[in-house]
Amino acid sequence: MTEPIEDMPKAYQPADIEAKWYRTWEDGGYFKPKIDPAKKPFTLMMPPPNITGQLHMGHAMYTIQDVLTRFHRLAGDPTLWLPGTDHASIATEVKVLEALREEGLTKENLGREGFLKRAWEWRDEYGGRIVKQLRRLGASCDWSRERFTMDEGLSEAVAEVFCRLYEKGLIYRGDRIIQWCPECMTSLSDIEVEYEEQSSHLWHVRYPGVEGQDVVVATTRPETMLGDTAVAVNPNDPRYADLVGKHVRLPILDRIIPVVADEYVDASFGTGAVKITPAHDPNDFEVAKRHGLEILRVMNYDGVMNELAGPYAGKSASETRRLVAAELERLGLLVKVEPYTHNVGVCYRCGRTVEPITSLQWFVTMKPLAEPAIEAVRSGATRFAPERFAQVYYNWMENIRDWCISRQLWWGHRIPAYYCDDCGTMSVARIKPSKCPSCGSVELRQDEDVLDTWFSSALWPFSTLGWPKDTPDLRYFYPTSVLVTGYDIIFFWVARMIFSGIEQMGETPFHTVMIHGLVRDAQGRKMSKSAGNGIDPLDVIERFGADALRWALVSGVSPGNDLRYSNEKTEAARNFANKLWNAARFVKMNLGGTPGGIGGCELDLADKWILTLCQRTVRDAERHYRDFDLALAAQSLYDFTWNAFCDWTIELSKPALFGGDELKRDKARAILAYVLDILLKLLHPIMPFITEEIYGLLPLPGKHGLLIEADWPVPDAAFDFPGEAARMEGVIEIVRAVRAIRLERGVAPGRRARLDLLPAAGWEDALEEAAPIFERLANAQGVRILTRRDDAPAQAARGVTAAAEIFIPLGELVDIDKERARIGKALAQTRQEIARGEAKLANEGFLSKAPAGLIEEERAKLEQRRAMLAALEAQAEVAG
RNA sequence: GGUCUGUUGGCUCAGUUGGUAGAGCACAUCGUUCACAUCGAUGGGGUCACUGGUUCGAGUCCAGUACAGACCACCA
Repeated sequence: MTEPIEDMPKAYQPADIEAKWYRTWEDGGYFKPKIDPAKKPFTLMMPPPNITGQLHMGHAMYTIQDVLTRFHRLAGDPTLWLPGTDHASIATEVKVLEALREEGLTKENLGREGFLKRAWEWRDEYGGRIVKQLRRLGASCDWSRERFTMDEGLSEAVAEVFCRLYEKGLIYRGDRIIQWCPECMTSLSDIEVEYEEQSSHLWHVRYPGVEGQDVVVATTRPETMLGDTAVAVNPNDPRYADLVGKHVRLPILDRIIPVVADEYVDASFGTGAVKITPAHDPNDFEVAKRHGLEILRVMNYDGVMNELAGPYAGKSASETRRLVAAELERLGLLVKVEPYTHNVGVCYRCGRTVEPITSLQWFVTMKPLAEPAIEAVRSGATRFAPERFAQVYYNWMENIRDWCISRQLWWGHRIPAYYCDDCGTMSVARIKPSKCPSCGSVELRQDEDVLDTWFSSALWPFSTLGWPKDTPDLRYFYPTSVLVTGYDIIFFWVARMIFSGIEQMGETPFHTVMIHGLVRDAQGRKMSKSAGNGIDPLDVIERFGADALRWALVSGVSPGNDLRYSNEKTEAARNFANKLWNAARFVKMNLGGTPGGIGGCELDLADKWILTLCQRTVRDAERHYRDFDLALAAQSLYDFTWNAFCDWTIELSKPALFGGDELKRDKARAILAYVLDILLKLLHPIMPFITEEIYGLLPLPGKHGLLIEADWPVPDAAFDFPGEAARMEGVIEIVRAVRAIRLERGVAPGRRARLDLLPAAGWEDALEEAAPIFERLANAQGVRILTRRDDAPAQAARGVTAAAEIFIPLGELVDIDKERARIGKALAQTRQEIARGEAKLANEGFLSKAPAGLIEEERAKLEQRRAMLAALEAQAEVAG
């Protein structure tokens, strides 16, 4: 304890160093890739968080992206992780409206211009919040390339894509049935509707026949019968065979409507007859198209019935439902009402029940875009990790329907379509035409609607790189390497990026889609603000440090599976960080200056062991990082750090460091420095702050910082000694056995007991060499390596390992009964193992079909067990 | 209705091409000079949900069953 250690406190204090290092890295420009045409870049696009967002545990999963980014940067790839934010059309508009409401303002008061001004102000104030918070997590993205989906360039990309698709005939405007949110007053795409189970009723209503019999239909929505334009039955249903082509009378409105036959009707459900309301039900709409039925929309977009609803005009849908049911009852046409549970679609933003309704909207024709996108995954051009998510993707893509892209909102990319009020011509153009291409009128009116927010996100992998301009970034970084995201947005985003990338760039946007699970709370519930079970990552970082949180999120998780988060996990990770910190502190304290290399040192068993494990860990960590198995990388590093380096190597280095032998001391220093150096590099992708800090504190030659040097370790065959490593394992086993015996015997921990070892065949040299290890770690004194069993002390506690028989002459402490019991237990276990081995080796099938190496291993093990058995039997005899 | 996932020690979860089950936390006993009590040593604890199959050998592959969860579809 002669070295000053004022720069390393006893406990790791993350708060002090995280901000410092982040600033150093960012200011130094180390997150910016150096474009090198000779090298293949590694590119990741950050899923842009909504500007409405605050950092939550879901975003904390961006750690995965940072781990990949940092690994590849260290491995020498020009690495770009491009960050940005999403304007989140509907979500933001809702938030801004809320703010306005508090001031007593509405959209209508402000007008479009005024509203957009407010929205931009809102964005300027809150839009940067989340990206600042990402810095706290350590996200090493290239902020100089940060993008926002409504940036000028990205907006240009949106208009370009819209026009291209329109010109190809893949975007059209049509009056079709869509999902409508009466709260947000906008259309939604199919996937923006969520379904929740609601208990309701099934009303059975009699429609009197005109030329023939009456028909009873069942409905969950009596109010929509006002818009009925037919009744449908299954063509093969004998009950209604006579009725097809005839008519029934729609109650209340007394409209005569036809009975049609359509395969869509399931004869076994309800009465087998379905009322057809084309304007308010997607299936009915399809039926109407097939049969050329009239489409009557009886509800307005605010959820209020219109004049086509006759006496109910002006009333709300729910009120109308009650009134219609009551009227039917009065007319004696309500056959029965039964309780019924069914799924009701709700808006994914506001939760209000959505109305399927016909409306004039813009759509993308999906089939031609989906086909090559399916092929891209099928061919392996883009692969999913884990692969099972490809199935989810296929499922959706193969059953895809046209995408409703127009929204009746103001915040977003306005649809680049222009209408001439003079001649009625519509033109679609990248920039507003100065006059109508048809009649020359200068009175052009742009479409009022904006695009689905996901339309612009779909272009993210190339719009962020400058497209439609041909930029060096675009040429170098596209297609990207990996997209990392949660399984919840495969449809919203991943699928749309794939077909957009293929359509616009001619190439799939990423080689790999790495899908991760969702962060849940300790009980497995989804974390959410409303449920009050959310944990703020910033609080966690405050308490345990960013590295600990990062570690907790990537370790102990299998790819694609949800993760139950609890602070206990982060606490364990914090403890690991502290362990690393103190190991480094020990090394620093004892290095005494710049250490030498290990090249010229005389290495002993323990040295060769840790060096061998070190090479193995380098190989494993690299492999796991490359395979996206971050949890396995973490596990491997944890074991090596704690159970090998700290528990054994550091302990074993103490005699050399504190002893008088300079050669031994220098060697110990060299080894500690070598291993720690590699360890820091391997750990850096997951724990960037602490590793960088420690690295900076160590007096290593020629170092400038982990991030700067990007010096990823490669396995060194010169320090790989599998034979010696195995010997050391045998030694460790003996140490453990001695400790166990001592504890069991109640030997005072401070007491140094004598230790005699009778080596198993072939272990003599190793044990001779390991004598100091036993003294140090098994608290032994005067270790003797025996050559004959006869030399063993009669009065001793005994044990047997694969490498040796153990004798601890304890004199008065030897308890014959305990001795007998323990030997008996060991005997039984060894006999069992021998029996198992013998059975295996007697099995013809095993001998003829198992790999030769395995058989050899089994034989050797059996040999070893037999030797142990002999030793145990001899001990049992002594013990009586 | 369809697809997918999970079911491994008290809890949370790992388990890489099939070769006699692991970690963290918790628990028990012991331990305070010499990096770390955010620590050390040692130990107890699992018929790997169930049934059948393939195999010399199955937690691992196949089929089915049960339970839990997710997603898609939405028959009014």
